[in-house]
Order: sequence, then structure tokens, then C-alpha cells
Amino acid sequence: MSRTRAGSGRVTLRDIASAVGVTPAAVSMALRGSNRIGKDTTERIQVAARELGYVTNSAGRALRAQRSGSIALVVPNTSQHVFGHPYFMHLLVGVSEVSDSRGAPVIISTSVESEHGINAYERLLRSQVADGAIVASAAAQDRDLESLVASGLPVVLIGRSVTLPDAVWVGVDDVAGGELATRHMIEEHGARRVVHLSGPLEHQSALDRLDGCRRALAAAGLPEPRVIQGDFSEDSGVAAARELLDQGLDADAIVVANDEMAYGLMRTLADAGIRVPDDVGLIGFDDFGLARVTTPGISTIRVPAELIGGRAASELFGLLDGDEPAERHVVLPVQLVVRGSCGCPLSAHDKN
Amino acid sequence: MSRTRAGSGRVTLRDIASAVGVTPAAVSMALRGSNRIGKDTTERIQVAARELGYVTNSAGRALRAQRSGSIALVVPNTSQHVFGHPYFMHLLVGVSEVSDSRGAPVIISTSVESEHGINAYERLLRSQVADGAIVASAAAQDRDLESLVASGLPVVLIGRSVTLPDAVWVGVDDVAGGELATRHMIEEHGARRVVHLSGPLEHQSALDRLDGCRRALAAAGLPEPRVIQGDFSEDSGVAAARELLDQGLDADAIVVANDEMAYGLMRTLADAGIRVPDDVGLIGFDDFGLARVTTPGISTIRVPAELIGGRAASELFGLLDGDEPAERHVVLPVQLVVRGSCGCPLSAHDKN
DNA sequence: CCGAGGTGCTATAACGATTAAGCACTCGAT
DNA sequence: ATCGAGTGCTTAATCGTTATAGCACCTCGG
Repeated sequence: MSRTRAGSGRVTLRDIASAVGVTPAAVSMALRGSNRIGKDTTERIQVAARELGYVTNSAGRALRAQRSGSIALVVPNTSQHVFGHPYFMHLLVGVSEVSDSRGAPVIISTSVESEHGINAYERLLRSQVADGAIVASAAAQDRDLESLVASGLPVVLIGRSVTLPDAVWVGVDDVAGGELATRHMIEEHGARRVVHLSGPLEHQSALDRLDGCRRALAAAGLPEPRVIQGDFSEDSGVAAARELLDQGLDADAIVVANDEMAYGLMRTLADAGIRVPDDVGLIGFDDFGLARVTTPGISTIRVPAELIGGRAASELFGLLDGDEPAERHVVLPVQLVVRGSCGCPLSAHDKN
Repeated sequence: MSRTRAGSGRVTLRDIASAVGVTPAAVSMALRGSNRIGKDTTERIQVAARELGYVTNSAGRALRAQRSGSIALVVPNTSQHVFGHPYFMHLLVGVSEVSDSRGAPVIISTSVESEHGINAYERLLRSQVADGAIVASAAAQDRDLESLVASGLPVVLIGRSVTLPDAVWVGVDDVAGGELATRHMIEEHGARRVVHLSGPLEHQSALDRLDGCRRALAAAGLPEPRVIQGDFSEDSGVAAARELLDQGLDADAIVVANDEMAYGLMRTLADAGIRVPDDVGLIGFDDFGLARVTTPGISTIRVPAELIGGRAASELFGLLDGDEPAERHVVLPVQLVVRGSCGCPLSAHDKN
């Protein structure tokens, strides 16, 4: 099918031009569909391009156009935010879908070291490797990120940012999520004494989820939650369980800021003979895959990561197109997903 | 810290040159450490570069050098191989680690449509967007892939390829894995009647795993396995379980070609009151995350996906550097991971 | 005092694509 | 016939970087 000419060196506009008997400029215009080139010539050029297997050289085009046509997904690789987490995969899927539809390559970037005083994010954009970047939640206080946003380069952040009010970001309503989870435990399962296992409180989403939990309790006229701080890792869920076991688990519901901690916690409680949901109700947050496959399944608040990624990409392309966005801040809704861990009865296989 | 000059247009070699009072050529040489430029001038140039926040323009460099410095990870997005699967995340982590250490951006590519008779893989490379590509297991028979490999462009395949003997690939010893899994069930758990739930048999790895299973049985003087063909999806595990339940589960071990099917199968058997491992032993394949968190945990054959990705990247860089690889085919070993589903007794929390 | 050989930079060209400006020609309207 | 407006192409310049050739100057050996 493809009349490829292996190893025959690259085919450039010049090759087509000399094959057809015009100048490279004419070929360029013809291939871009300019009406300045005659219909007949245009056709001959298109045929020749196909036959020679012409592919536009991206470097040449990028140099001329002053834009590469690619976007970057930046994942700061910290102990807290491990690249390789399902979350990023979901984001990536969303980003790549939108990006594909625009024919824009996606560059994955995970390094963070500074070089010559210019941080990796900025380097990526200034070097014209990518025209814009989506930055997946760095720590709330990231100096590099701050300078990146300040530089005015096209950047979309994943996750609500309080410290960077000018930044464009796409996030999720974590407060509502925390509230929803807690209210479910209160209203459906009669919880009155609630433990909240939070994420690291330098993360905005951890703060917001805790905040939501507090609000729900306050609204119900119940006392403050007992808060244990974790770090979103399964291990910290295990640690929290140990702490609760040591000090006496005096609660009827545990609202956890993510599913991984919830899993570690549940597993450890089970080892100690405390059954979820019979002895204590449990609800997680995220629903990136884990919560569905545990026993019991973890009731949780679903974060539409794929949607977030897609929306972030759309916003970024908007910035690149020069559209000043109507909303600089996009908040997507979360959704309660009921499984077994909260205590809800489930029909035979009410998975998903 | 960074003396960034927001929006002040790009800083080029020319800017540094005129700041220092030399030509762009001198600046270029100085920054690349040429000894043709005086020590004193070199230093002044470096200082100016830092102060102006100079970053090499990748398009300019790529155009001149005839190479972009990036590599691509191509994931054909078919129903069978869904981009977004943990497998690809692990690959990506491995690739990106090696790639980062060489300062090479990684481009994720997932589209497959052909355009002007040139497939997406080839387009990516011919356009000089990437210098080489790692292609994550397409179907065994992929015309586009065939033509890509034939074109001689720098490509490393993930997974053993029988149909493309000239291709460079990095895979895993699936036969040994299938054998190992089956032998474990035979030798440790006395299995004599074995069911094998395979992957789609147009996939080499599915074939190899089945082959391994057969060999182990033959070596033990046992009869052929009863083979049910799945498609690596959880749903096909569910379907297989139904089939077994309908026809009567006459087996003491089920060797499954991946963990997702094993999970679907196990879940469905459990619903029917058949307990794993008490009523029948089960062993999976892959260990990409799922197998660890189910109840019981799924004993499985671990595929070192991250390692594969890293090795593939290394091989690709080797190709790009012009080293003719000693081995065009890299086979990495698999490892048995014992959890609960096979019937092995486990210490309190022998997870991982 | 002259040529050989450094040293340290400049000048130039090239990578490939694109676009503004320009040129030659045709055609219709005046 | 003559001007104005197309039509269809070419010319030339540009994007930023870098390799190669070359030029000016200095120094040292003879």
C-alpha cells in the first residue's frame, strides 16, 4: 500500500518541487491548500507528495512557525506524587484523547531538577519543545510552579490552587466530596462519631476534603471529627489503623481522604478482627480502580480524572489559540459510588 | 531566584552574542564547550546566557542536527490493548526513567489512523517529531508495524515477535511463566486436572503462556489442559466462569493467562459458592497491581513491566547511537509470586 | 626578518518550511 | 488602447543553531 522508500533519506518540499517543476514555495502553498496555486498544479503536487511519501518536517515547521504543536503533561515526581499512579494514567488518557483530536503530540515530563537557574517546567516551554503545559498537582507551595505561572507561559494546573489565583486550573469539588461522603455516613448509616483520615495537609485537596467532612458534621449538629493525618499512601492507612487500634477505635464511621489509605486501613483492621462495615463503616475517595476490587468494595467519591485531563487539555488549547478563557477555574463535580464498605446492602453484583 | 523576563520574547544565541560582543557562532561553540573559544570569552558568554535566561531552541537545533532528541512510546489503541491499562503505565515509568537520564523527552502516541497512505508510526518518525519509537505490543499481525520495521527506522517492540524476526524487541519469557505457574499448581498443590483460561490466541504472549502450561503438564505426565479462550478482559473471565459452571467444573486448578481474567473468574465462582482456593486453585499472570488487593490475593507470575520499558528505552538509545545491538531480542525473566489463590498458606500479611 | 603554526574569533552556509512581496501575464471594463 | 484587477507562480527572507572554512593576529624557530 504505502510506497515507502526505506532509508532513501528524507523527502522535503524541494524534492516534490523538482519532481513537479515548481518551487518549494509553491509546493508549500499547494499542500496547505492555498488558492494562490492553480488547481491543476495543486493536484500534481499532491500526487507527487503522496508518491514520494512526503511528511512535513516538524523541526522546520516549528522553527518557522515559532511553535512546536506539542503540549506537555508535567508530573512532578515527588514522594507524594508518584508518577506511575493510576491517577496520572487517567489524566493522561483524558489529555491524550483531546490532544489526539487536535493532532498535537503529548510530551510526558517528569524531571524536576533545575539547571542554570531555570526550572524544568519553564525550560520545556522556552525551548519550544512544547507550546504549553498541563501540570499535575505539585505541592501547594512550589516555587518553580509559582515562577512558571508568573511568567505568563501557557499553563493549566490540575487541582484547585489557592496560592496562585491567576493560574488557570481544572479541579474537582473536593469540599463537596468530603461533605457528600460524610453526610452519607451520617444520614444513611447513622454515624455520630466520625474519624477522618486526611491526606497531607499541605495539599489543597486534602484540606478541602477535610473541610467538607467538618461541614457535614457541623450541619448535622455533630461534634468535630477526630482527624488523623496521613499522606495518601496505603502505608499511612496501615499506620492510622494501628493508631486507632492502640487508642481504642471509638467511632462508627471512618471517612478517608483517598482509597489507598482506606484500603490499608481496612486491611489492618481486618487483621485485628474488626470487620468493615459491620464493626465500623468506611468510605474512601478517588475511585481510580482499587476501590472496586477489594473485599468489601470501598464506597467512595469518584473523581473523574479522565475528564479532568481532557478538560485541562481543552483549556490549554484555548490558551494557545489566544482565547481568553471565560472561566480561569474549572470545578468538576464528584459523585458518590456506593459499595460495601459503608454498610449499604448491595444487590448480587452491584459493581462498578 | 530565576531572573526570568516574562513575555519578553525568546532569548536566542544572537541576543547573547550582541550582549557579549561576539557572533552567534562563537556563543554556540562556547556553550557547547568548544576549546576554539578563549577561556575568558567563554566565561562571559556563560554568564550572559544565565543572566538572560537562555534556553536552546529545540526546533533550531533539531533542524540543524537532523534529530529531535525525543523518543516516542506508541500505544496502539485497540479494544484489546487499551491505553490506560496499568501495564502501559508501568512501561511508561520504565521508559521515562531511562529517557529522563538522557534528557530525552518522551512523546506518547496513541492514534493509529493512516493518512496519505503513511501510517501514524512512520509519520511520527519521518516528521522528525521523534528519533525513534518504542511500540507497545500491537496485534501479532499489524501491517503498519510490519512496514515500519521494514523501513529500517529505529524501533523497539515490546513483546516477542515471531512474525518480525528482524525487529528488535524486549519481552518476557511467557513460556517459562506459563510453565512455572502450572508446575506450581501440580507440584505444590497436587493438581492433576487443569483448566487454562488463555488470552486471545492471535497474541504471541497468549500463545506462549498456553504453550508453557502444556509443557508443564506434559512434563508431569498429565493430560492436556482444558483450554478456554478469553481476551484478557475481566469480562471474559466472568464468561469463562459461567461456562465452567454450566458444564461442570471438573478441575483442581485453573491457570489463567492474566490477572484481570483471573479476578473476573474468581469473583464469579465465589458468587456461585465455589471458593478459591478451597474448592479450586487459581493462578494468574502479570501482577500489575490488581492481584495484590483482591481477596484472596491472586498468586501470579510477575511481569516486570517497568524493567521492560526501561530496557526497551536503553535498546532504542543504543540504536540511535548507532550501536548495532549484540542481541536484537531481549527476554527478561518472570517470577512466581505466591498469594492466597493457589492454596499456599500465607503468613499473617505476606502481601506484595 | 620570514614563514610555520597556533589561537581566537568571524563569515557563511545549511537544515526545511513558510510567507510577504513581487513579477509576468490575462482578461474585462472603460 | 489602457488601466485595474485578478491569476499563478517565483524570489527572497526568516525562524535558531551549528559545522566548516577562513581571516587576522601573535609567537617562535631558523
